[in-house]
Amino acid sequence: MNENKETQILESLDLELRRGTIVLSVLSQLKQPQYGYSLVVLLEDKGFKIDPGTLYPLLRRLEKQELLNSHWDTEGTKPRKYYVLSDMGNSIYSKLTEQWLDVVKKINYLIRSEKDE
Amino acid sequence: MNENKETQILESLDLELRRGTIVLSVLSQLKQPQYGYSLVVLLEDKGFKIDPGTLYPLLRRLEKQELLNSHWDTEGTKPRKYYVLSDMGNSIYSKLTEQWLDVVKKINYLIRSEKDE
DNA sequence: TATCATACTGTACGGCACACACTATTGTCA
DNA sequence: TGACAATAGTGTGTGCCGTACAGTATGATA
Repeated sequence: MNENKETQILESLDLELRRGTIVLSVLSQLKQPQYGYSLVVLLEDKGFKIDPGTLYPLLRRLEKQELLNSHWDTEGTKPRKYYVLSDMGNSIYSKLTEQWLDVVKKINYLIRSEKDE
Repeated sequence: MNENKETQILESLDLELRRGTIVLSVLSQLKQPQYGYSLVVLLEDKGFKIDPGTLYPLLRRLEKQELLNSHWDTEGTKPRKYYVLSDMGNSIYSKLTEQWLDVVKKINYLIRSEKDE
């Protein structure tokens, strides 16, 4: 009973932890064009499960913010919408990466300094 | 103009990035009892600005979830509410730390693997 | 004693972003 | 043909943070 509660809290905290990193992980895979479904598979392969219902709206938002360009490929059997980093997307991605590394450094410091005592 | 837009997007992404880490950073400082204001100062010293209006509700939420215990100190000049990790809080904190390290590892892998090509 | 700054805690509200649970379409293969 | 995979999309609910504001007590100052 208490176990369940703890597990549940942990899950939601873990969710929160991954939340902010979603954009970063998506951007990191879009130097090469990808379509939604391929991204889901690709990220899952690398350890990131992302719900399609989360990813699709995200891609559209990022396109609207002009971090991504997109085009439809109607050649193949099925129409696919490919997304790729725009110039601004590239710029933001590299800056966001720096911020990420900064956050990691600081958190690790907090975690470690508490362990040293 | 475009600079502003990019800056603005970066800021909100950065915000999102730190969001999930707030709980972790707060928990990491609560092996020793702290009151709200001292936490704000402590975290700021270590590079984490956190708005009091963010922290106070957070502390109460964590207490309600029983990750923290609290008591009022009415001895001093002003009443202060001290918070400290509960047993469950301790347990969750250490598990959350592991999850954090896992996320870091995966993200770093994503970032790095894209750079290697 | 009136007033002002500062330490300290608290509440209300808005907005954003994700998860989840759907719908819809097309192709494929049994 | 019927079921399932691939692919894209939408709508709703919920949680959480930031911003802004309110409130109290203390000590200083004049």
